[in-house]
Amino acid sequence: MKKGSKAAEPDTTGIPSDTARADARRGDTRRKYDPEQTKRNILEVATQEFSAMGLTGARVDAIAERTNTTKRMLYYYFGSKEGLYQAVLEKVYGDIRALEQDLHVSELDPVDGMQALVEFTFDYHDRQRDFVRLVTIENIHGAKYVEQVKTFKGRNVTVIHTIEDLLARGIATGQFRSDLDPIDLHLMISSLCFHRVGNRHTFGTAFGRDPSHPRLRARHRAMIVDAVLRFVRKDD
Amino acid sequence: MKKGSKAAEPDTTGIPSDTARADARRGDTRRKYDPEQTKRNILEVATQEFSAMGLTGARVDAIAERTNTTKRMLYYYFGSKEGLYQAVLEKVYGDIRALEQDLHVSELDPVDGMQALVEFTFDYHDRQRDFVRLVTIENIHGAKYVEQVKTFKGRNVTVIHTIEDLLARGIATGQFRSDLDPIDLHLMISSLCFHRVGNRHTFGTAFGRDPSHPRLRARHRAMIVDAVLRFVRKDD
Amino acid sequence: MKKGSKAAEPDTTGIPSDTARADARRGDTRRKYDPEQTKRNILEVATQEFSAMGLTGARVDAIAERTNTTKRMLYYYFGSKEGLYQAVLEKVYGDIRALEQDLHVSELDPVDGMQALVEFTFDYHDRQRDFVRLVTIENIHGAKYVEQVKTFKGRNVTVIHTIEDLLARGIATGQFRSDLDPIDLHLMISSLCFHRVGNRHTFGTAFGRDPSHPRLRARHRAMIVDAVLRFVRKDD
Amino acid sequence: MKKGSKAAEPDTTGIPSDTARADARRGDTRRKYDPEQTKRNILEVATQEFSAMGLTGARVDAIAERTNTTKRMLYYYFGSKEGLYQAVLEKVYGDIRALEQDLHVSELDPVDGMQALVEFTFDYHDRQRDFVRLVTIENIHGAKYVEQVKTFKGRNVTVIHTIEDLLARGIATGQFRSDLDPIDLHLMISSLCFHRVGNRHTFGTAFGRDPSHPRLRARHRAMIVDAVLRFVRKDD
DNA sequence: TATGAATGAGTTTTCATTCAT
DNA sequence: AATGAATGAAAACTCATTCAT
Repeated sequence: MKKGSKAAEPDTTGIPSDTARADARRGDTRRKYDPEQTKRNILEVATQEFSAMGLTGARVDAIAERTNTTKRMLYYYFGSKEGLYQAVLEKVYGDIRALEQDLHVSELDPVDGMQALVEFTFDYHDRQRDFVRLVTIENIHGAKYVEQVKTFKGRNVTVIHTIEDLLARGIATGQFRSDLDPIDLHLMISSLCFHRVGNRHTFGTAFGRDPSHPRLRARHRAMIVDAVLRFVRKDD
Repeated sequence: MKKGSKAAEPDTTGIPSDTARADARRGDTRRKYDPEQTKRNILEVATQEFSAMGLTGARVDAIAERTNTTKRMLYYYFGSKEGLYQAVLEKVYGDIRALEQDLHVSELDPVDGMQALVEFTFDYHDRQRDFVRLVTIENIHGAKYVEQVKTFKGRNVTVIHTIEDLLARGIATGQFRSDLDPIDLHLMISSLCFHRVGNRHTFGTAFGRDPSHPRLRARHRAMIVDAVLRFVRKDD
Repeated sequence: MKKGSKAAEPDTTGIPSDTARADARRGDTRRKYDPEQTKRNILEVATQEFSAMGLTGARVDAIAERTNTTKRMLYYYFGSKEGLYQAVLEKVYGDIRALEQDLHVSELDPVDGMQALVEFTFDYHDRQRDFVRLVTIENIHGAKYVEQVKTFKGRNVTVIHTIEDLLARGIATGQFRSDLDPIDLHLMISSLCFHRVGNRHTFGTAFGRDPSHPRLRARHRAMIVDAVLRFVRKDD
Repeated sequence: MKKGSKAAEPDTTGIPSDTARADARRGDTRRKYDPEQTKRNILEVATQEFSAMGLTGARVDAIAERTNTTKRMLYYYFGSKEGLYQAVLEKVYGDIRALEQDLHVSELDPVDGMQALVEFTFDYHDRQRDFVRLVTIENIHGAKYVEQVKTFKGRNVTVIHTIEDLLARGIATGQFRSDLDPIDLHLMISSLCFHRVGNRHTFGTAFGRDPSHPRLRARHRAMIVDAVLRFVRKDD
């Protein structure tokens, strides 16, 4: 919410934003209409609202209010509340998969690669709470909105390829067991990284311990890496 | 209302109430004036609706319609939509913890006990999707409703005690490593059992594989037991 | 409200109530059914609720809750919410007129009698806020409920007779002017005594001075007596 | 909402707004999009309903029906039933105080000024029954809504200033007694003017005489002026 | 491209009253 | 005489969306 309202008054900081600079280049101090910026602004606010309140809990009015524009524009660009929600999903899912490709674990030793993958997954979930929440929300709705996000399925294959590659190389070197399914392993890693973020509130009130607390963060990270490596390693 | 919710619990005692006995005598299962049955009926329907639609998505009218009573009774007994939602949470959280106590893992060998605990946790989540969904929904609302459920915090301690006991005995016999935190371990087990149920829809559409499919079920169960045991076992 | 709940548990004081004593006389420690007491109890609570909330603002449930009985009894004895309201009016109007007759101003010198009447009127309104509020409420409803209170009209004639008598005697002695209408004079006295009680809340917030404050009470009393006497006195 | 209520006031300036001018040009009095008119219309209808039925007795639907708009707009502009009620209070209290300032009693001889003030007060209450009823209603609610009307307290000081001025000048000329408190005097004048309007129904049924009848009106007006002047005049 | 006003259908909640025991 | 459960009709309020400017 604060983030949202901050975004609405960047001109008070004195620091010219990207778009402001672009404006300046073209010679006008304040562009009146900037569709891209407007859309981006709406999406940002919507991401927060949807991830905070859920699809049904989110209020179109609430989103519009924290936006630089009006409600009408929201419909102009995204057609409907659901359309906006889908746009948010699209953006958010795009981000994580894009990052995963930058990992280059294929250049690492299998064990190190596996560790890097787990740590990346951990860090991503730990930081991108909006993503975690939105996935959660999607599941409440039976994933029927991501299904319509065209780019969704393709993107997920890459992780599996990464894991397949790691497993194959680890088996070859005798470091990893050979009876593992890559998708199952991905599920395992996801589980460990996701749950502590997604359900941190109930966990926190149940055990008086917030799993997202910085002190626990490091311990959990190490624990999860440890658990996964123990799981994939070949017994000797 | 307090009187109401208290009165709602005696059915768990197994001792039939006076009215229940009177019913039995007459042989009719559906009496017109049966507050306990009315409440139970409302709670059941509400559990389904809330877990299917979320707190904001659920419709009081929809719940009432599928009930033997009218919408009015829902307010009569539970005060408000939120009150009903909380009653559902209370019931659902009560169920799992009650079952956990029936496990009697303290009578088993540490490794067997740990396996039994993991298998129980797995099975419970696998079967009680409503529970999983409701926890998810609670987390979207920052757990603010479960916080108000008085019995909630106390109930959760028991799992931790069970794990503490298992760990202590396993350490004593040299089977388990001694550097584990029981709450962290509980989090790990929960993660593995929860995620595959709670996020099965996005997982399903992402990888074309429904993790709740019976064939995968057994494999996941074994995998999770395996992973946890590898994690807690002492290296030699 | 406090008064109400206190009335509901008089047995905790240890001081036997009138009815309890009556019970004792008859030899049973606690009478189970006492229709008169029940009715009285309901009326008392209803008087408070109606005077505090108005006819439309009052809640039958709220009244029933603060009663020793249940809502059903309220309908049993008074038929409806309106019936109960009327019963309250009847009781409350009966009280003031009964008291007025005890004044015996006819035995006093006209000026002293007038002063006594004004002081009595002042004191009554000052103390019986419930009465004042109920009159106010009745006027919002166009007095349509008092109209149905049979004893209502007759009761009011007595005040006018009292004033007529005072005026006549005062005129005879040359103390009072002869051009006054008794009903108008009654209206004037009522106005001065009623307004400061009935509208004390708006008056209080408007001028930061609560006209029902004890310190102001005496001043207002003297002022009103003064004003009335100056008004009725014959100029010389 | 703030923007809305601010925008609602410029019509008192007498300067026609742009849209009003545009209207005039086209010659149509009822435009489809005219927020000011919409708000004014709602307020007018609401004033009647609230004053006739009280806050709890008033029906939002009933107000909406007699409006040119729908119920929704009522919430759009005033937020809630209570919000609308408060807006009504604000308007109605504003009116009387505004008029009082137009009296210019400071230019009159103290006795004439006092008479003018009393007559004004009398006439206002006699005509503005809605105002009287609403004040009555507010007092049933302990003035808690008027308390929240920001402009309320400030407005009331002006009457007191007027009275202070009159008293000071009257004392200086030797026409008025010097022992009077201006707020008490205001209370007295209000009492006399308010009661006969506010409680005319019970008074009417009690004494078979409607104090608001035109024939009584003049007599009461003279009587009250007389009473007040006798009260403030210095004895000689 | 942008805006603020407007809307209808729906959603939660309340309330006086009655029924079965 | 007394009770707590039950009820239907109505009331307040909300929400995604569209219209006029």
